[in-house]
Amino acid sequence: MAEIQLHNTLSGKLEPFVPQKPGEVRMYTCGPTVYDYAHIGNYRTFVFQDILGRFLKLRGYKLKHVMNLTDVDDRIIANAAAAGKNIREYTDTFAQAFFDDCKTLGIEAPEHWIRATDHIDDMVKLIQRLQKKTFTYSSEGSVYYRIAKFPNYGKLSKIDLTGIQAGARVDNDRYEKESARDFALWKAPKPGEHFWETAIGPGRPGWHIECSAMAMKYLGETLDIHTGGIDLAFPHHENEIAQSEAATGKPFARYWLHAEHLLVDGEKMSKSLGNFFTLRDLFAKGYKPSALRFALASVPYRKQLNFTFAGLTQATNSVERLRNFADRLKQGKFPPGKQEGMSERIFKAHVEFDDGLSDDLNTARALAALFDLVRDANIAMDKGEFRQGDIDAAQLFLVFFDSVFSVLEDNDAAKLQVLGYGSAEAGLSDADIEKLVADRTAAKKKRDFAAADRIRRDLADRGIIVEDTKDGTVRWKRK
RNA sequence: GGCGCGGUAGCCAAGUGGCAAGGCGAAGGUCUGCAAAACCUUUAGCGGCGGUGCGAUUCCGCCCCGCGCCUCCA
Repeated sequence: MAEIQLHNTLSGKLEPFVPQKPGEVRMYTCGPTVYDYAHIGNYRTFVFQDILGRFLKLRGYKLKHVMNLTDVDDRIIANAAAAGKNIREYTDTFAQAFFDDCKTLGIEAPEHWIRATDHIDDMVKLIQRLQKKTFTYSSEGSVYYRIAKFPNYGKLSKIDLTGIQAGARVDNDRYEKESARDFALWKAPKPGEHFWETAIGPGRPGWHIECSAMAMKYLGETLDIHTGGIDLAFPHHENEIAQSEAATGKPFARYWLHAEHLLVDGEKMSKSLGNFFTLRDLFAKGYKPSALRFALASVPYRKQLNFTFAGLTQATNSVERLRNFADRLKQGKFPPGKQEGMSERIFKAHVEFDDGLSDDLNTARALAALFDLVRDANIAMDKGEFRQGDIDAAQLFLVFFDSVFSVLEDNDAAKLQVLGYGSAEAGLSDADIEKLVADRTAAKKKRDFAAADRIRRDLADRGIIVEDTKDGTVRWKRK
C-alpha cells in the first residue's frame, strides 16, 4: 500500500502522514455553529472530514476524533433572544438537526461530539494559563490575546498583520484593545446577555478559545490532524495556534488540512442570491442523500466544488451505475471456477483505488479505478468470463470502496423518512412485488406481452423497476 | 494591494515533458417480444501570448478570467 500523503497548510506542501504514536491518529475537526440549519457548503467540509477519518480507519489506524459544536456566539445570542429561548434550548434544535443530517449523509459520529458551553471551565483555565505567561491583558472586563507577544503569528495562513490598522474594516469602538489585531479570549457581558460567572470574571468565551481548550483536553497538547473549511485558516486556526502554543510551548497540530469551499453555479452561496441550500432543501426537491454524498465526495477536497443541480443528477446516475454493478455481482449467475487473470485485475483496481486516496484523498482518481473495473468486469460477465470464484475478490473491493464512500446501500428512502421526507405511504411490500413480478412472468410465458407490460408499467409508476436478465432471472429494484 | 485555490470535451473531473484517465449527457449500434441493465462506436486544437526543450496541456515569464481569505463565515 502506498504511503499516505496529505497536504499540510502549515508547510503548503504534500507531506507523508506519520502520526505521533504509531497506529493511532488524534484528529480534531471544527464542526458547525449551531445557530441555524447547516448548509451544503458546511457538509462539503464535513463529508471530507468523514472520508479522511474513514480512510485512516480503513488503513488500520485507531482514530480518536473529536468534533466540536459551537453553541455560543453573537448570532446564537441574537437568534435565541429573538426566539425567546435560552441559549441551550435554541441550540439544541439545530444540534439535533445537525446530528440527523450527518446520519442521513452517512457521516460517521466521531468519538466525541462536544459543545463549547459544556467546557467553560476548561477555557477559563487555559486563559488563566495564558494570563500567567502574560500573553493577555484585560480591558473593561474583557480579556484579550496580545498577538505582539507571539512571534510566529501568521505561520499557518501566511498572513502579515503588521499593516492592519484599526479602521473601516476593524471594529475598534466596542472594546478597548492595545492593537487592532488582538482578539478576545473572554468577552465581558453586555447588558441583558447571558453570561457565565467565572474566576476571570463574568462573561462568555471568545470564539477561538473553545477549540484550543477542548482539543487539548481530549486529545493532548499536540494533535495529529486538525481540519476545517479554508475560511477557518484565518483567523480561527491561526488564533488557536497562538493560544495553544503560547500556553504549552508545543506545536498544537502537526497536520492542518483545509477543505476548499463549495460554490453554487460558480458563485458564493448566499441567502441574498437565492442559491443557499440546506440538505432539507435538496431532499424536499427529491434528490437522494447518496447522490449528494457522492457529489460532495467525488471532487477532491482541495478543489472548489461547483454545486449545480445538473451535477447532482450526474451523481445520482453515477451511484446508480455502481449499484447496478453491485446488484449484478450479488444476484448474477456465473459459471463455476475462477477466471484466469480476473482476480489480478480486481486486485489492480483495488490498489489503484487505494493509491488515489493515499494521494491526499484524491477521490476522483480513486473513483476512476473503480469505474474502470466496473466496465471490465461487466465485459467479462457479458462474455461469460467472470466466474463464481471471482465474486469474493470483487465484493471485497466494493466493501473497501464503500467503507469510504458509503453510497452503495440502497437505503435512501429510509433515511429520508427519518427527516420526514419521502412519502411514508404504505408502499408495496417485497412480497407484493414478488407476486406481481411472478404474474408478469406468467403472462410473458403465455406470450401475453400486453398484460406483462401493463404490470411492469404499474410497478414503474410505483417506483419499482423490473428488469429481465440474460440468464432468465428477473430482478427488480426500488427507484 | 497581500495571501491562496482554479481555468482540460455539452457538464463534472484525473493527469503526465513523448500519441489526453474516469463519470454523466448526447448520437448511432449490439442484445431484448418490447424495455431496462450491460456492451461497442462517435463526442478534446488542455484560458491567451512568448520562452526553454527533439518534443509542453505538463517547466519558466507575462497577461486574461473565475472564486476564496485578509477579524461574521465550512
